[in-house]
Amino acid sequence: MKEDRCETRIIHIERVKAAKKSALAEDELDMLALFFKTFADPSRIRILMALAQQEMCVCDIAAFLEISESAVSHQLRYLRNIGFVKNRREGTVLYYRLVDNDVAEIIQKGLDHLRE
Amino acid sequence: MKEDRCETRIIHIERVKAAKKSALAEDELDMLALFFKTFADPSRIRILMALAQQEMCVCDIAAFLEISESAVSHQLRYLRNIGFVKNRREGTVLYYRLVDNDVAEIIQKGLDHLRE
DNA sequence: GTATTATATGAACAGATACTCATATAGTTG
DNA sequence: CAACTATATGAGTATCTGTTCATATAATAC
Repeated sequence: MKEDRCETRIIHIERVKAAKKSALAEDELDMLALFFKTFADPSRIRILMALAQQEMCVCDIAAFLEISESAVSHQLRYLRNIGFVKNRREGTVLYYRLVDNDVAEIIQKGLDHLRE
Repeated sequence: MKEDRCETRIIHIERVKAAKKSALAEDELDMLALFFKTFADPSRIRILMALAQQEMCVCDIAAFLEISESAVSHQLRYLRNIGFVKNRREGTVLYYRLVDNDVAEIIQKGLDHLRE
């Protein structure tokens, strides 16, 4: 019952150790990747930027993005799950809004990077 | 030769117009999504964070991540293409380093968000 | 030249992703 | 209650992604 040996060559052991020492824990790393994955899709960026300015209902967003309301709803579920948006019901209409202040800031940082 | 009509209901036309008015151009939006996609993978985050601290060769990184050198090389090509890393040759060894100052800052912003 | 070392690259493949479609649910109107 | 409106959700699917594997390339040593 031997452990699998890592056959990778290592030229600079001290660098590998240094990198491992300051590396993130796996769960935090995965959460971080998940966090950025939210911004890795044009539709989600557009939804987030729109909601950063104003509250919108699902069919408003669908009209804005020119995609189906179902697709919007799926994305909004994603954004709800990760805690970026919340909704408020008024009759049958659900109004979505941004609830995370960091979101707009992160998007802006990305934009600044592209434009500089 | 009629254009496809968008059949989506619109409850608040003025909000849709406002969103469209301040929306990003499609090419900039796609570049932005691509930019964030870089951080949407745990392996790439780990490579970028390691290179933010020190120069490393391919097999150092492979040993650190415990994945194949080929996988590392593919990711490094990705990071080279997007302009986040550069390399320097010393004999047969290629040393990679971070060349984009915003990268570490963006990752830190994401981390701050998770930890707050 | 050949052999070796370090890395790069294309193909293939499993898993993830973002959409569409059909259906379900929550609230309103009569 | 039934009919309607707005949204949610599960299944199915085409595309994308990150890896492995096999092979190619670049520099070194002989």
